[in-house]
Amino acid sequence: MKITTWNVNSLNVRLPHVLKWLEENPVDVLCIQETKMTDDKFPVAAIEAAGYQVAFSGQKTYNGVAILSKLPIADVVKNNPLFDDPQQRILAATIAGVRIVCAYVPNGQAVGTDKYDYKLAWLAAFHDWLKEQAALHPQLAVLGDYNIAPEDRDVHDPAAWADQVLVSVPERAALTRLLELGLSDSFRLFEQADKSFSWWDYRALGFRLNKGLRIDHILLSAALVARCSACAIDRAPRKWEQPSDHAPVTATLD
DNA sequence: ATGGCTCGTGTAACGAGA
Repeated sequence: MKITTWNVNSLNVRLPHVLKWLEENPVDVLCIQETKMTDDKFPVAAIEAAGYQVAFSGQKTYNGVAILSKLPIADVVKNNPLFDDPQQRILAATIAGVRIVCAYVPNGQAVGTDKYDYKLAWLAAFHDWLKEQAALHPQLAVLGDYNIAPEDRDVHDPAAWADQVLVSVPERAALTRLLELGLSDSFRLFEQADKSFSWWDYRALGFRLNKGLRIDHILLSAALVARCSACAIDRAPRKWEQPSDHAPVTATLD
C-alpha cells in the first residue's frame, strides 16, 4: 500500500498534474492540501474517472483538503472536534484498516504574528486530538503539509532560517510533541540523500538552486513503522510546467 | 535589496503562501 501527501497549491490549476502523476504513480492513497475550492466546485468526476474514490473538505480561496483512494473510504471526519476552526485543514478516513489523517498545518506567516499564535494553538489542539486517534487506531498515518522543518538538515540554509517561521524552536517543539505520541517521521526511517527537500520557493530560482525546506511529512504509528519499507520525495512534478511549489512524498507500507 | 513568484479574487492591485 502506497500513501502520498502533496500540497498542490490550487487543485483548480493543478488537476492535470494530479491526474498525470497518478497515472505514472498509481498510489493507493493521495492526501491533497490547499485545494482552494468550495465542495461544490470539487472535480469529483475527473478523479473518479481516474479510478479513485474521494473525500474532501474545502472553502473559498484558501486551505482545503482531500483524500483520494483506490480502495473504499470509510468513517470520514472533517476538522478537529477539539478545535473550533472555520479553516478547512483536516480530513480523516479509514482505508484498508489504516486510519489516514490528511492535515494542512497553518503557515504561521512570521514569528510573533497573530497567524503564528494561531499555528501554535492549532498544533496544540491537533496534538490532543491525535492522542485520542492514536489510542483508537493503532494503524495511524498522519500525512500532510506540516509547515515545519524538523531539523537543520531539512533546511537549505539553517543560519539564514534560524528562528524564522517554519523553523522556530516553538514550532519544532510542537512537532516533537506529535512524535512523542508514538509517531515516527517515515522519511528518516531510511537512508536519504543530503539536502532532501519537499518545498522550494517559486522566487529566486529556488528549485534550480535547491534552496528548499522539508516541511511535508508522513508520520506513522509503531504498527505502521513495522510495515513501512520506503519513503521518498518525488521531485519530478516540480519540474513540470506551472508546478506546485511542493513535491509529493510517498511512503510504502507492506 | 526585509524582494524575487504564483495563486484567488475579479478584472487592479493586493493578501497570502513559505
